[in-house]
Amino acid sequence: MPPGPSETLSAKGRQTRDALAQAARKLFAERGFHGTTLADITSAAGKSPAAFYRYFNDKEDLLAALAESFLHDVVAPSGLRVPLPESPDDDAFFTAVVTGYWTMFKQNIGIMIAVAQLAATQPRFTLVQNEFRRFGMDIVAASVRRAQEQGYGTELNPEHTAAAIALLFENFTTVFVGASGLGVQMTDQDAIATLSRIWKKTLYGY
Amino acid sequence: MPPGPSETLSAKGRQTRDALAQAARKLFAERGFHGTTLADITSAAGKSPAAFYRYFNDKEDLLAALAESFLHDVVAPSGLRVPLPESPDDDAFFTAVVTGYWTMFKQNIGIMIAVAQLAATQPRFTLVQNEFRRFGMDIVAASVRRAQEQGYGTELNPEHTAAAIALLFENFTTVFVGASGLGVQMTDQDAIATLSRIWKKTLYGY
Amino acid sequence: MPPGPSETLSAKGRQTRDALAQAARKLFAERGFHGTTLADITSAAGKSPAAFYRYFNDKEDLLAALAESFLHDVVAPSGLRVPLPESPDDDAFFTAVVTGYWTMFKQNIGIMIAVAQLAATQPRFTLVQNEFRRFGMDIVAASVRRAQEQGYGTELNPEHTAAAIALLFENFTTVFVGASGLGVQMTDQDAIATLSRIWKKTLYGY
Amino acid sequence: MPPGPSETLSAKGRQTRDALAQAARKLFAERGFHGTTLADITSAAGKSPAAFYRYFNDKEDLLAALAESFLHDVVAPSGLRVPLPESPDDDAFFTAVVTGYWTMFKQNIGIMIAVAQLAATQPRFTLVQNEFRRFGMDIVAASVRRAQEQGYGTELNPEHTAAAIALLFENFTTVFVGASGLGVQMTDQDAIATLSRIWKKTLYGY
DNA sequence: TATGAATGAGGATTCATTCAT
DNA sequence: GATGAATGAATCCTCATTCAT
Repeated sequence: MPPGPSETLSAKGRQTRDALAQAARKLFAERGFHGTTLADITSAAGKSPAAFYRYFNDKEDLLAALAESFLHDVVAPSGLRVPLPESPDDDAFFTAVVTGYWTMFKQNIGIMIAVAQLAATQPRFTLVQNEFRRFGMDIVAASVRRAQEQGYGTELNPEHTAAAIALLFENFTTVFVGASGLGVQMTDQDAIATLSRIWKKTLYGY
Repeated sequence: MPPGPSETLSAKGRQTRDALAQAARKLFAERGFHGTTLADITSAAGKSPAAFYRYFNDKEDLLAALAESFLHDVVAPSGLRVPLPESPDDDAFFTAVVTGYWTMFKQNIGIMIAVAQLAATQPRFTLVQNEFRRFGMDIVAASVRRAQEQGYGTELNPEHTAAAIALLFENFTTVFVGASGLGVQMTDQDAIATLSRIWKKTLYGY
Repeated sequence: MPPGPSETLSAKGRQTRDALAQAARKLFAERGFHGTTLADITSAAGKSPAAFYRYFNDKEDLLAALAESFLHDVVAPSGLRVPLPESPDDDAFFTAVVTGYWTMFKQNIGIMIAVAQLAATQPRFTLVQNEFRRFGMDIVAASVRRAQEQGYGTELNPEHTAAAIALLFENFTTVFVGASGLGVQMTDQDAIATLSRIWKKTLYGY
Repeated sequence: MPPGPSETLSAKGRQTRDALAQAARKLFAERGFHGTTLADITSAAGKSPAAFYRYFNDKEDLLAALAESFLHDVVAPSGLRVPLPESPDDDAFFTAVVTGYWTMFKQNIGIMIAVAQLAATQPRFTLVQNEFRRFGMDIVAASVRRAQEQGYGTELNPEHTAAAIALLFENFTTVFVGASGLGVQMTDQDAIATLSRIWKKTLYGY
């Protein structure tokens, strides 16, 4: 049974494992999960096909490991520090959170794409996908409730709104991080501004 | 070379072609493009594997045909009739358009899912996907400009906003039409209300 | 069981049968037996796939029929009239026979090509091929014996020489009737002269 | 991408590649190209179907490799050493060259047969076939010109004669190497004698 | 007589995965 | 720890052939 990322791995072993993981992230982003063969991954990492199986059980296990690591090492910790909007004019809050989201996912978009492709078929990855979404939804739902405490957006269903905003973020990121998105010019600044504005206006109306 | 959908096809031929197309729509929605084999499709349609090739060149050609037909027979015509919001209080406009969108895509979600999976790899399907998105974006962008004429949402970039709202619709539909979406209870009414509200508030603030 | 060519066939039936046969002759010459599908043949003849089976048992049966007809209606009758060289100076004999051979096979080269391709695998067609070769060999062998009676070519083995000359004719015809033969310019006259000369010189030395 | 024959191949790899090539040579000779399936080849070589694709792109690529290797490793080098007939009585010359040709092709007749079958359809193999023929033609054409320098065969067109003799050799070899040729008894000695004699008599008359 | 539609048996090819070294 | 070589289980696709009309 292959060792986990932080277990019993020599320096050389970790290097190999990381090379494979990195190659997979890149290729998943470019070609999706099904469009990427193991041979693609191993040869991009400069390794033999067999080397893969020293570190991962199979292709799905690789993705699960990537997602797990992204979720627990990057996403979850970041979520602990998210505050709530001070007031309807707290633009800084929205911008900061969206910037954080954008930056975080931009580097791991391959994982998101691959997970999405498997989620259709494999319940296991549906769960993983939901964990990612839950992260965004929790933040948004909290922000909705805070706005309602402040007397705004009282007509909103926090869960439904949270789902919508989270799914907006997810799809928007997936499309525009891939650069060639839709033929619309969109800088990181534009993207962050657009998402912040919709989120905020949905809550406060301005 | 297989005949197109509306060309010289006997009653029996059309029946078979439709059975295959229908089976594909269903299976693509359930298992995605890569998770669906040709054998799945033909046997679900009660046909032999070879029958498929009388009507389509290959699996991708089938999807292209489904998408083409959805786009030109269903989506495009509907777009011609979309009006613009009369006033900031024209709730009916938003509800009507969203209801139309929701109903239309709900029945063809398999096509959208499959196209999305191929778009990552095949430029041909990236284009198709963009056509679908363009449809939603055009409507939203027009609504933004109308709102701006009415003195609202002047800070919005119509194209960016349109992209965001269209991608919100797309992802929201994909997730919640599949019923088991996210563990959140969401009736058709809820979905339509949520999307309408975000769209409208983004434009008019209330 | 399909009717033979001259049995119980209405005028229309004969027309269809001939169209199929003609299309096959042409396509076999261009693409060989394995390179020609039944669909190629029937569609080239403007008929439905099923029509084929009213007149032939299967693809091989079609070729067998073509070969049979060529052999018995064209080749064999012509063989009855072949004389023998009067003298070492009877150029007319060689030219006449070679011209006859060339003309005859030129129009049926597709049959020869197809038969050759099947002869490798199917004993049935090895026999057919041998019948064709036998036709040429018999003429050549007789000519060798005649020369020997006249005191020439006494060192020749009639059967071996006949095989060689017949195989020369066969291959030469196949290659040069196809026009694009070998990048060597070769008119019908050239071909006939070349073959006549080799045959005659082998027998008489000049 | 499969490696070429002489590139980076371990001992084991070369063994496998050679086993596949050898099996193919044998089977092509017995059943022709179209009569031989990949499964035939791999199982005759005692390998799995997939092993094939480590060494060749597909069945045609295999044949191309066999032909290439035969042409450049066997045929071409041999051509460099061919002398010209010293005099009309230089029987040794003709016998030696024909013996060389016969021996060389006898062992590779499967390649010739397969190439011939594809040449009808695939321009790529028409070219290969012409290269083989060109080899024989060049030798014969040179011999014709030599004879003409010596005052013999002045009526011969060197190119036409070369084509004829080369095609005679080709077909004769193909037929009689296959042992069951034509029902005519023909030992290697007989074959070589027959071909030498026709060639020589065409040039010198005796 | 003729046809459009349908089929089953097989062949080529890919790819995740394992083995021997 | 690492690799080249090998494999088996799919999957797509073709084509000769038959069926229903």
